[in-house]
Amino acid sequence: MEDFNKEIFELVHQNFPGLAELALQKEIAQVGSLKHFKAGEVIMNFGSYVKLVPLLVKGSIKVVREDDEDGRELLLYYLYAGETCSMSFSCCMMDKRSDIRTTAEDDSTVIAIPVKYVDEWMSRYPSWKNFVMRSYDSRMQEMIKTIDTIAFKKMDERLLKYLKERSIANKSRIIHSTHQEIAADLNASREAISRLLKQLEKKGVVTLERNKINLL
DNA sequence: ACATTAAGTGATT
DNA sequence: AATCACTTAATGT
Repeated sequence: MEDFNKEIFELVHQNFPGLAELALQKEIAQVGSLKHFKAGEVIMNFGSYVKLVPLLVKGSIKVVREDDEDGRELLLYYLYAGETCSMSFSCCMMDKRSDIRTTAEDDSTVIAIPVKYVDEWMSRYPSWKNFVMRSYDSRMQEMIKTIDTIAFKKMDERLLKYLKERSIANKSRIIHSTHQEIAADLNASREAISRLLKQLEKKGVVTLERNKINLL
């Protein structure tokens, strides 16, 4: 009867206190599997069918959307421990192809739940339903925030916000990437990023090296 | 030493 | 702020 994975059971406790029912916790530990990703690894790519819903227990995951036309990318948000990918819910339940790509920003661990349970639990466990709703809601809030950042804020503020977020995601003040990559994430031109970074350096907010930005 | 890739610059729109 | 056309600097082979 108690043939569930103790490790997962513990991880659920630590990272998802909102999932209250003991029976639910046990079920997760029964059907979920742990998956580890190294920093930079692609977890889900555009166009792939989503058949697992990830519950993030360690690390951070970068969620990116690809533009239909010219294949440019735009950073949507980062996920942290205790969160899940809301996109995956809608995607998998409607059996749709993924519009987004997720990559591990840092070394990460997720509990992967097969889709069939995700749906089933919605009706059986109130706290699961609540969890799903809540993650939709908070993601929606995030999106609205980033939309008006894009619409109303200047590029330099966006850049700074981006650097801070990456610093958090990597648990390091040193951001290891090129101006080109940053420009792609914010979908701006490389030159613009270079210029803004130099302004930030003058202001003493960062120091710059090749492939490296030090946030002070 | 040479080639490649990243970053800096100024002009143009 | 984007794009272009360079230049300069750092790094890899």
